[in-house]
Order: sequence, then structure tokens, then C-alpha cells
Amino acid sequence: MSEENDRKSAQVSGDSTETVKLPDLYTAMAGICYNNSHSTSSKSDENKGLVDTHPDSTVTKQHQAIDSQDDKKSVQNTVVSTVSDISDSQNYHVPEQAKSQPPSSSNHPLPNFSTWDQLPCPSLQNYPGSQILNPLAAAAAQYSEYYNLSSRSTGMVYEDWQYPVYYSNYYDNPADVAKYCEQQKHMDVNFDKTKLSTENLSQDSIVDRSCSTPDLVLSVLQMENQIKGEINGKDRLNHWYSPVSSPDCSPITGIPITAESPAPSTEQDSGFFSEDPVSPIFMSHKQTVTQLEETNQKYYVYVPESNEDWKNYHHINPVPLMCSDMTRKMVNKSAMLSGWKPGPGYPMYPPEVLSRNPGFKQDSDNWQVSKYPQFSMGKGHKSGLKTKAVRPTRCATPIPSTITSTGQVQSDKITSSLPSNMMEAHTAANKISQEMHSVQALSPLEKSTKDIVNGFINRKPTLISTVKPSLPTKRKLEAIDEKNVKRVRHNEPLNQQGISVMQRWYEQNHENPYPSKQDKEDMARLGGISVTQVKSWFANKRNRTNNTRPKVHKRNVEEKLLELCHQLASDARKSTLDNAFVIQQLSAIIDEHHQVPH
DNA sequence: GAGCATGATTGGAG
DNA sequence: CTCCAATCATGCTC
Repeated sequence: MSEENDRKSAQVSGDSTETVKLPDLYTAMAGICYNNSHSTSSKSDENKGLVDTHPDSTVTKQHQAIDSQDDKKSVQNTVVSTVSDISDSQNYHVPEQAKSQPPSSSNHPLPNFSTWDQLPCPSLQNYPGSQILNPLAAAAAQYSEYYNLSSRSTGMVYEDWQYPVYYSNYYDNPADVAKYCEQQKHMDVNFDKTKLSTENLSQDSIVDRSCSTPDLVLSVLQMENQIKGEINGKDRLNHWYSPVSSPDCSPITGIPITAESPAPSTEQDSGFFSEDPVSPIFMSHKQTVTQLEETNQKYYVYVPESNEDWKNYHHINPVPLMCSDMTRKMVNKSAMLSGWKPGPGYPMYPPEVLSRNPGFKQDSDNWQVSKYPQFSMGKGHKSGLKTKAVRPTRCATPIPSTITSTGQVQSDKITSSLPSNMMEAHTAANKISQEMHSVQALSPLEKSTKDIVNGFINRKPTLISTVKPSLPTKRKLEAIDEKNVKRVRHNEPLNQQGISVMQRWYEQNHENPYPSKQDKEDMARLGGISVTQVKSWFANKRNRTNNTRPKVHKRNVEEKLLELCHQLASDARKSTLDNAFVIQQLSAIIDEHHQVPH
């Protein structure tokens, strides 16, 4: 690995001693793991065959207590690894004997469960000193495609990308599938409903939605494997992208989620491709309505208050079916070790239904924004028919009917512009949501959890659209519109990870603080910000530290002139300088000045 | 409210 | 396109 790669790896992995536990497949996919800094360092020999032992691998008494409660349940393998291991599939090693040597449940660091329903509600658990981390963030951060894809969401998203998520959210029973197919047929989008097979759905799945999110995820992973045949030789390429967007969830920084954490979906990384990796743990059948003072919008925030709620998590969880290749590897490996297989009851989508738009260039190693403009129209889609991406999540979904100010205008515009089927689904989602869940205040959760929840409640609103708001070209025009539209701040503070990444680079390159395009892209990716933000940050940084080329040169010229003046003053007493020498020195400085571009 | 820090934007230069 | 300087916009502190 090159030195640069080493550096990048170090940046991604953060503290090399940091321990991240992947409790199991399910929690991994939920983007949750626990980094327990207060735990004891006990790891029995029994587990050594299973885990990638690490000096900091830890087990808490609390975990053990939980474990003991679940001892009777079937044992799941637990993978404990360092972040760097997770970040690098090659290092993500699980010993061979793990397959034949199940862990001792008494030493199992986290709750055992073999099905989704057995996973205790995370928000009810109190892991002292634990932080919510997201190992997938680090893994996904290495894939520039993820970010590029997100950043080039210029307002139009090809319909292909909507189907998987859309379908999975709202049409998970045969009746819905049929309805959906009918709608598609009606829309004349050259839609072949046979591609949406329902044969795997049991008749009673209408009421028994037994397919959990992990089921779904692995279905997609299986599908991804099929798709992957189309793109042989493209190691970096993934058809699905990790639902990771909030850098502060990442073990890169180890920063826990707080009220200051950025919204999972921002203007810079459109929500569709970067679903909130954390909020799912707060989504369940309980909801609270919070009025955001700034926007006067109401948001539902789902908070699991019981294990029962948590069990029902997948009923409303719209985790996008996107994952990085690394995620796939991780999940597949975990699934393999646990012997877990996708459960019945969920339709398998053939690749052609979900494949990337045909405009995608497969033959280039440089998949860059500038080269490949936003999704071109391809076969199977009516020319000119593009739809705005809908963020089909019910986490923090604005309720248009209750919005009275700025946000309402925005939301209504978005929803009313949706295709009828999406509009219907969106409405239905909210309706179902309201029917299913009574509005009530947060119950007394553990303080840490409550704080985190409040963080989400108070975070910036997430538009249901991924469409990057089109800003007026003139700010003064914006001001005029302010009469009715409350301005959305354009200078949201950058996340700490992004700043630290750029700061580090700047300090290391103080003499030449001009990152290359690749450097900028790397920093953007690692920092979870856009390339534009990187550019802007460096421009401001250079300017405000008087480190721009013109300023540096001016300073150099001034210093040389000053030095010459000192020399003149000094040598005047000695009378050793003649006019010719002074002129020569001044000319040299002037010549140098003219050579430097401004 | 002033002062400051910071992020974004603008228009010009190259 | 990048870079720059100026400026705008916003939030924070006092």
C-alpha cells in the first residue's frame, strides 16, 4: 500500500486502537455498533476462534447481563473487529474455525438473537460509555462513487433508482405489488410487471409481513451479485450504495450523535442516496410530533419504547436497498457464518428491474461528475419523463397538511409534483403512520438515548425530496422573496470530520495549500462534504490566513524590500554598497513580482 | 447590537 | 475551469 493510501487508511480508521463491535448482521446493517470505552478487557479463549482479537476488545457486564437473558436463544456469531479491519475487506478476516466453533453464549458480548424479533430494542439498552458508531460509514467512505453519485443529484433522478426503495417501502404484499404494476402500466412507462414477481409471496403475507429488513437487504445483496456480472473488472463499482451520510456517525471521528450532528441528509448529499444510518433505531410505532420553531414544520420522530416496538421496526423502516460492495462483503460474511439465509416472503427483483440507467459508462475508470451528467434517459423510460426523487422515508417526514410556513410551500411543491402513484404512496404512508401510531411524548428513556433522540428531533429538517434546492442566482433576489419564504441558511457549519480532514491537509501542505482535484475529492469523501465545500473552505482558508499566491508573493516582496532596506541602512554606515547594486536588487525583486501570476 | 468566525456566493482574471 | 478578493449570510459571544 502506498504511503498515501496508508494515510488515507489511517484517516478512515481514525484511532487505530479504537474497537468497534459488530454485534451481528442485523445491527450492522442498521448502522449501529457499540464502542464501549468503559468496559473491561475480558475475552475468553472460547471467543478467540471467532473474533478478530484485539487488545481493546471488550465485554461489559451489562452486555453479559443482556446476553444471559438471551442465552436460550439461538446463537449468532459475533464479529469483533477494528475499524480498519472493517474498512478493508482484505483485512476483514474471520478465522476459519469460527464456522465450527460457536461462541460461548455466556461470554457473548452483545445480545444473542437469531431473528430480528429477538433483537432487543436498542434504545432501551444502556451501554455505559458506548457510542453509536457506524462501521459502514468508514467502509463506504472509501468508495468515491458513493459520494459522486450523491453529489451529482442535480434535481433529476432516474426512475430506476426509485423503484427499489419505493417498492420496498410501500408495496410489500401481493396486493400492493399488483396495484403498483397497474399504476405503472397506466403510466405507460414500458413497465413489465412480470419483472416484479410475486410468486415468492405467500398469500397470507398481506397480514404477515414476515420479511424483515435484513431479509430485504440480503435479497438485494443476492441481486447485487447477479448484477455484478455486468460489471466485471470494476472493483470500485457498486450498484448499491451504503446508506451512509452522516459523517459524525462514523468511527472516523468517534463523535457520537448529538444535537449538533448534521442532518443525515443535507442539500449537499441528497437524501435519496444517503439514507440516515442511525435514525432507524429511533423508528418504531411510537411517535412524537415536534414543532420545529425555525421552520414551523412538524415532524414525526419514531422512538421505539419497547421491544415490541423494535420488533415492528421493519414494518416502517425504509432502509434503502443500497449498500456498498464492502457492506455486501461484510454482510455476506456475517450471514455465511451465522448460517442465515434470506427468509421467504419477499420478492426477488430481477436485475433488469433495478439496474443502473443505461447511460452509465462502464468503460471508464474515472467516473466523475463532470464526465457523466445526471442520469440520462435510457430504454424502458418514456423520453422526457423524469421524476424528482422522493425520499420515501417516514423518519422525519414532513406532514404537508400541518405546515403553514416556508416548509409547507416547499413540501407541497414537492409532493404535488410527484407522479400520482408516488403521491398516493406518500399520502398513504403518512395516513398509515398516523393511524397506526398515537401521538405521545417521549417516555423516560435513558438519558443518553433521549439526548440523541432530541438531537434528531432538533436537527435540521430533511426534505422529502432529494432535489437540491435551486438557489437564486442573485442573493438580492433572495432577499426580495424573503417576505414569504424564510431563508434557509446557506452556511451550515461543516461537520467536524470534514474540517479536521481539511485542516490536517492544510497544515501538511501549508507551503502549497492547493489540493489537486483528486485531493479535493478524497477530502470530500473522507469528510463527508462536497467537493465544492472543500474548494470553498480552502479558498477561505488561504485568503484568511493570507496564504494565497498573491498575498504570499506580496509578503515575500515586502520582506525582501524590507531586508534590502535594512541592508542599505546597515551598509550605508559602511559605505560598501553602490547604487548599481541597489538597482540590481530592486530590479530582481520587481522582475520576480511580475513573473508570479495573480 | 457590535464584533467575530465561518461558510457560501459573486464577479473578475487568467 | 481554478483562483482570488470582496461580500453576503448566519450564528455565536460578549
